[in-house]
This record gives sequence, structure tokens and C-alpha cells, in this order.
Amino acid sequence: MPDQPLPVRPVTLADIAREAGTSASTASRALSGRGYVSDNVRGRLLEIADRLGYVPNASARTLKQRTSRVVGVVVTDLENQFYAGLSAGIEETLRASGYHMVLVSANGSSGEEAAGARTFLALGTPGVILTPATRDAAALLLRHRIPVVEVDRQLAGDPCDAVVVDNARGARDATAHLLQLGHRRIALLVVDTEWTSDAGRLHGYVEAHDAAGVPVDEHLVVRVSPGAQDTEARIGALLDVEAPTAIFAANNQLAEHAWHVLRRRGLQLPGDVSLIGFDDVPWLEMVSPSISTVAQPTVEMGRRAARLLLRRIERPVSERVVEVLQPWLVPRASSGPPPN
Amino acid sequence: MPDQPLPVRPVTLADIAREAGTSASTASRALSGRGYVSDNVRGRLLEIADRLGYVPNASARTLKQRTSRVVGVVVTDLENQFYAGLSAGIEETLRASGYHMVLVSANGSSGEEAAGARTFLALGTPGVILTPATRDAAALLLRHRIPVVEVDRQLAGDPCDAVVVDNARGARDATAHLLQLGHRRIALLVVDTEWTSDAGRLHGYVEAHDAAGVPVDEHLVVRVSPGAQDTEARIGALLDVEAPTAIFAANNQLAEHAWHVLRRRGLQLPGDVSLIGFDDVPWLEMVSPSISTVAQPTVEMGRRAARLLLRRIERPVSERVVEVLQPWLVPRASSGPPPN
DNA sequence: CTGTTAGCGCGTTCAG
DNA sequence: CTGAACGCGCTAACAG
Repeated sequence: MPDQPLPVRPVTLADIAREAGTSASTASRALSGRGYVSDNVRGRLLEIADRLGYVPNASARTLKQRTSRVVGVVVTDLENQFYAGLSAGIEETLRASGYHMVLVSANGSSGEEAAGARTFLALGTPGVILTPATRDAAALLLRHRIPVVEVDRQLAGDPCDAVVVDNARGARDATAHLLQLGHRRIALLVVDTEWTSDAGRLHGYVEAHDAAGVPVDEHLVVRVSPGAQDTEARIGALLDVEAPTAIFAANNQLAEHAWHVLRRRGLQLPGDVSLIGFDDVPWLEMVSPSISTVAQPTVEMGRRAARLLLRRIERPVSERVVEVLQPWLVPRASSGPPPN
Repeated sequence: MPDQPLPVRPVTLADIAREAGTSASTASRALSGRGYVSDNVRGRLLEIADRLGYVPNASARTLKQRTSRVVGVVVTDLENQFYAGLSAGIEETLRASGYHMVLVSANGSSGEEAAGARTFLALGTPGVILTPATRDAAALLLRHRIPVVEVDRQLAGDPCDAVVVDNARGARDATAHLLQLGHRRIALLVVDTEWTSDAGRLHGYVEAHDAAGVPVDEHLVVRVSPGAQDTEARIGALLDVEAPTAIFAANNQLAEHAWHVLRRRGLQLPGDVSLIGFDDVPWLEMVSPSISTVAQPTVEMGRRAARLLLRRIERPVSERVVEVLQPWLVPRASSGPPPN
């Protein structure tokens, strides 16, 4: 990087053209690589651009081309490792293709999600990746012909690409695992949303019971409100009242809450109660006893969502794609036979 | 949100003006809130904008005003909880003030950092927040008069705002804690960079030794290369050759590596070896025995960096601010007296 | 192969 | 208080 003197005003195409004795259009063609430019003129232009530290003005380009290279991304909660991993996968893939991302963490507020969507509209983003909280954001974007990819769950009313895991299967495997160990009173901790992720996990839990001919006791299903503060109290009440022999916590946060409650009570895993989570995070393997879970390819989901979006940006009318990745059961020490 | 018919072409100010029978200038004044507009005209304009689902074109605005509302952010590794928390704090604060962030995860590549800086230049970002890897990115941005805030460490040659923790003090406290317990062979695991974070931690480690009159054995200081694959092997070698009675792992990743090596060898904490980390992450408190550490206010650092940047965007020539937050020692079960 | 022209959408003069 | 004119920087269309 040559050492430029303090540029009072950013260098523009016109500056370069003037310096090279060409028109701005020619400079544009040379630097963007589109259109005919003779080799020696292009060479001179490139050299001058480099020497002057030329940086193309993205706004001008976006204004002209009616689309930018900055993708909009909304995740539910950046502080949650799952969403951070998702974001990391998305960013990595976008960047490798010369795109960037503006990231919004909606923190459970559907208003923030909608506001994010309007921002993306304003920015002229070529596409958007959502972990949707409501169907509004996707609807708004799709109405404006902006490609949307949903990750982790599907919510849009209108069809759009998506990357999800087979939540029902993961939950079925986890529940079947516990049933097979002999459990008959398996509690389910699940967030009370209408998302396909939570619904799928609930569904798999029920399916596994049905397949085993074990009736589901609705009292064992604890539906936690999204932002609830009393989650651990509710888990405590569950233990007191329903005496489950196993707990299936349907996401990493619920697993953490359950683990804390169990530990605080001095309950042995799996001697007194078995525990299994959904979504593998490092601590599950590090605590003793280690915690069984259903793992999902978090970062890879992000990468795939980005790849799907890039594909659709290039070919907007290609066929709809929904990638369903398979989660896998990771049995560890926290799941064993029920007491007695 | 009224249900618009498929807008073939995005709604512009001119559309609204035409509909209202005013000029585009008046519409602009009414909707941006700057300049005189009679109340009833403004009301009509606002109503029409709302009805038509008007979304201002950010590129046009940026092109005109020569600055956008999208802040550039570069973090070292979004998959690392520390940087994810930092990003979350930044995003939260920016969004609350009507700004957004384009996030780049440089993944240890200084090239990506520099590329990010050029992208931010192109985007006309009003400011940038960096966890710097080299001084190049900040230099480029500052030369273009773009405010830069450094977080977690300071590296820029030119003066700029920053938010850091007192790394030396945190490391001194951790080391003094171990010395006080009677340890005389305390190993330090630190990343081999020129960052103030790592340098500060190394410095604090030495200071504590000096203060206690205990000589530092250079063989006990393991400098790990940033992206190294052999970190755990090196920790193993350290244990074999130098027989430290305690290990101070100067970041969360190194603590995790050390923990895995110790566990794999069946070493008791703190019976055989004591362990203390830097940066508190949930698993440290969840494993048994729990791991002592030096905690730092991760998310808050992000918030403060964003606040500093917003302040400087508003008043570009205000005095330079470097916020130094205090980390705090969190003694847990993994630090105890040395064996014998 | 190159230059001229024009316009993307907005905000900011400056007259009126 | 309002409108007409202009230009931000870039690129697409066209003419040469």
C-alpha cells in the first residue's frame, strides 16, 4: 500500500480518468473489468488507481446498479453460541464470495426483526438470511423481490429457500434413546413458540412415545415462554410435582438451566435423573458426568444458508431449495437407566 | 403495515411528491424532518409515504451526505465466545442509536482485516470498531479521517479511542493468587503476538513474580503461535519437562486446551496442578472442579466501544478517550496449594 | 476500442 | 414556507 498524502477528498473515477487522460467511463470499464479497454490503457489506469489509493464508492455503485454486495442477516440472539456459530458460517461464506453482512441481533423482538428488514430494503441488499421470529419480515422482503433464506426454522408464508435440521428426527432419537433405557416418565423442556424448530422437537418427542406405545403425559411437557425469567423455577416445580426420571431439554439454554437446577438439588446424573439436550456446545462434554445431546452442524448450517442465498442472487428464478440436515445423537454419561 | 400491491419499482420521494402534489424537495424536508414544511403538508406527505410503504434509499442518501449509518466492525474470531459477546454489545448499542454494523470476522488473517477496512471506506461508514491484528487497517482508516475505536487491545500507531481491560493487573492478581498459595513454578500460556492484551498479561505475570521476589523461569513461559495446531502437544511437553505446579492460561481458548490436557492425563485439580484462566466463560464454573479465572466485562466492552464511537461521530475533534476497565479475580476450586 | 450523455434517489442550495 | 436546479460517483446505452 503506497503511502498517500492526506487525501482531502476521496479519490474518484474522474480523478483517475483525468490523470490518465481518458474519460471516466473508460476508467470505470478498466477498473470494474466489464467492457472493452485496450490493454495498455487498462494497465495505466490500474497503476494510477493503485497509486492514488482509489476506493470505489459503494453507494454510487449501488445507486446505479440498484443492488449492493451487502447481505442482511438477522439472528435471534448473538450472545447464544448457536447463533454466533451460525453467523460465523454465514460471514465466512459470504466474504469468500466478495459479499459482506450487516448483522442484526433481534433479541426476541419481532419489532427489531421487521425494522431490520426495512433497513435491508433501504440498503438495497441483494438478499437476506433470517432466523425468523415472525413471518412479517420475510413477507416484506419477498414482496420487494428480495431473496430470503430462512435458517434453523421455517416460518415464511411465501415459499423461500431454507436450511434446517430434521428436528423431529433428532428429538425422536433422543426420546427413543431414553425410552430404550427404560424411562417412562420423560419430561420435555421446550420453548413455547410456533417455530418449526420447537414444534419439530415436540413432535419427535411425541412420535417416539407413540412408536414405543408409551402414552405422553402432558404434565411432563413444560412450555417455557421465550424470554421467561422463571425457567429454573418451572423446572424445579416439574421435578417436585411430576417426578420425571429423565429430562429432554430441547435447546442449549434449556439444557443449561436444567443442569443448574439438577446440580443445585444435588441430584445424580443419571442415577436420579437422566438428562439429554439438543444442540451440542462444548460444556456438555466437559462437565461430569458429561451430558448427552443431539448435535447439529451449526456453522455448516450458516455456510449452507449463505451458499443458497448466493445461488439465488445469481439465478433468482431457480427452483426453491430446502436443505434438511441430519442431526445426530451423542450419547454421553448423563443418560442411563432410570432409578430402581 | 398496509398491504401494498406488488411494487414493480421501489417507491421514491418523487412518487410521494407527485401523489401529494408537492415537489420532491418538500417531500424530502417533510420526511427527513429537516427544514420548514407546513404542518398540513407534512401530515399529508407522511400519510402518503406510509400508505405507499416508502423506504428511503440509503445509497442515495449516503452518496449525497457522504456518510452512512452503517458502522464497520472487525473482530478476530466470531466463533470465539469472547468476540461474539463483544459483537453483541456493539450491535445492541449501535442499533439503539439507529446505526447498524457490517461485521467482518478476520479469523487471524491481517489481510482480511485490511480488506475489511477498504470495504468500510467504500461503504462510507461513519466509523469503525476493531479488535486490531495489525496497525495497517487503523492507519488506512484514520488517514481517510474515519474514526476508529480499538477494543480489547491497542495497536494503532496513530492515536484513537479504545476500550481495554487492565490486562497487567488481571494477570498480576491471578499470578499473585497462585504465588500466595505457595506456588513457585507457575507456567504461563500466552499467545505469541504483539498485542497489548497478551503483552499486558505477560507483563502482569512477571510483575507479580518480581513483587514476590520469585524469579521467572523463562522455560515456564509457553508462547503459542496464533493459529497453532500443536498447542496441546506443547502444553503436554511443558508438563513433562518443566513440571509446573500451576498453569496460568492467558485466554479462554488456552484455558480450554490446558483443561483438556490435564484431564486426559488424569491430573487432579488442584491436587496435582492448579489452573487459572483469563476471561470468564460459562463452562469454567460448570466443570468440576470449577476453574478459577480473571473475569472481564465482555459485552460491556462492546457497548462502551460503540458508545465511544458514536460520541466521536458526533464530535469528531473531541479529546481522545481510552477506557480501561478493571477485570476481577474469580477464585474457584482449581487453584489451591501446590502438592507436598 | 473510446467518449458523451444521462440518470440512479436524495438533500441542499438558492430564489421566490 | 415551497419549488427549481444541481450534483454526489458511478455505470449503461449509445454514438463514433
